[in-house]
Amino acid sequence: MNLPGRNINLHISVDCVIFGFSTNQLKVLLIKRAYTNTSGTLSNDHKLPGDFIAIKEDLDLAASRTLEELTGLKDIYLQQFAFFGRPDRISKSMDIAWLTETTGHKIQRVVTAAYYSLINITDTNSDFAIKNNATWIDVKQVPDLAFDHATIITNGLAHLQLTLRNEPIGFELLPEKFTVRELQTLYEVILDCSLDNRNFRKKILKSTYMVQLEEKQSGVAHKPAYYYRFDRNIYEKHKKESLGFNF
Amino acid sequence: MNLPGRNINLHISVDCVIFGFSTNQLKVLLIKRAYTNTSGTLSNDHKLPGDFIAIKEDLDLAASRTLEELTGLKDIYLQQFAFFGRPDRISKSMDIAWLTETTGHKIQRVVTAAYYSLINITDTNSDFAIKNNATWIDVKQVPDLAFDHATIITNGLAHLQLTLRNEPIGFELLPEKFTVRELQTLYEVILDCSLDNRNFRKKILKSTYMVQLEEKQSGVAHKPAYYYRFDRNIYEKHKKESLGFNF
DNA sequence: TTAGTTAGCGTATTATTTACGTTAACTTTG
DNA sequence: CAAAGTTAACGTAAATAATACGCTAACTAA
Repeated sequence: MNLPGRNINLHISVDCVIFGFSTNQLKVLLIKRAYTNTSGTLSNDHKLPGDFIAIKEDLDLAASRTLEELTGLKDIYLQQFAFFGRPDRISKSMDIAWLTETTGHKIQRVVTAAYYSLINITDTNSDFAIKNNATWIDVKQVPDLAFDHATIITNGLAHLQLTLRNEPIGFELLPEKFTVRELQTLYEVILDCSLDNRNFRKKILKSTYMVQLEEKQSGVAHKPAYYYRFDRNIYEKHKKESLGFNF
Repeated sequence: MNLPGRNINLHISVDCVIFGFSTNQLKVLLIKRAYTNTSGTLSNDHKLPGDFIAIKEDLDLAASRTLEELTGLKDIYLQQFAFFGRPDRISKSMDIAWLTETTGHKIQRVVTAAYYSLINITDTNSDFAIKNNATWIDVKQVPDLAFDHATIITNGLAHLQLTLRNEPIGFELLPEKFTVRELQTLYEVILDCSLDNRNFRKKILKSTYMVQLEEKQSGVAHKPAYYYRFDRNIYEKHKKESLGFNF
């Protein structure tokens, strides 16, 4: 057992990759941070919403807390997907400056637990985010970010893609009622491919958890589509793993 | 930014769930630990091979180091699969006693990165393990373990099952040359199900990375089977993800 | 009224999965 | 040394799922 000379400078944090979907784009929630750069002027850039964990705080709860503090959202699909702990992830001068300014301590190393979550962007949570200096940014156009947060987003996206292929999680990103086309577009944007609308419809409607509503679209310049909702209870009941293995 | 009153008692460790396969059983490598229990006598139980990370040490490298220190094995398929950081994971009296005895410090909280790896149990690494107070134990019969290590194993096994369904990783657990039947048994044991031998053979032999050797079994009381080997290069070349999504 | 657009249903083809029959090649046993 | 027992290895048929398209319906805008 090799207990290193441990000191006050090792910290643990959580970072949340919060995906949202609007105007046919997959977006991540980023918050603006300010730091004093080497020439003494105030600069800005972006980072993932995250925070150090409290000394007795559970990691999952810390992630939920951060999410709630930044978006006001509670009880959201939120999952740990990786840890990032390279010793050199704190090395850029602006990151060191920002850590010192905000914590008042010289921080040498932070290991972070990355969580991802999917939320339906609504006016309410969007307003809340804006108040907290947060913005929704298209994942295809993320600017330079603090620390290794760009890598974390890339990993989170890969994780999202993988999960979307195997589980019906796309619904989390859509409003309560949605059309089949909206769902398909979401798949196409996240998976970055195009899908045949007839086959997509066939496949998705075969699943029992897609419940057709009586309401149709209105005011559209084409045949109006029925709205659907996702029935979580039906899904949970029918969720049994297939025994096939593919490789 | 909420930097908690951080103190010397927060630590990060790595724990390795090392799977092996022999005598038709899936096994985990556990090491014996000794601690002084509340009545003052010396007791024993088991824990996963793991260690605190060094102050500047990368997590992945710490896992590799631990694995090598305990088994002598290098360059092994080794993957982070989850983090365990519940504040109450250090609460049992024997765990507290053992931590104090081995580190000389009062440790309050340890967040651990769990890695899993698959190795082919050979006489060489088995001897090495035994020297280091380690033993291979059938995953179906793991005794009471230190901390939350039982949970970590359960999670690691679930991860192994999931991966085995999607990628040809079973080979990692077998010797260089093996028969189709041996591979099938491995799948059956890990996935805890029975598979049709004719269909299994068909499916597995369709893949180009299964290379048939000239050598056959000998001394068996039935038609001798051909040996095969796994060609990693061929696999890497043909590895391209399918575009289908299933849910 | 017509043109443009997406919704929604259907069909044919191909691939994959599942279920199961049968012969081949070895050792052990009587 | 023949018969019995065992697993290997190949094959076939049916069911299921994936893929590639064709076509009509129902709305708005012009």
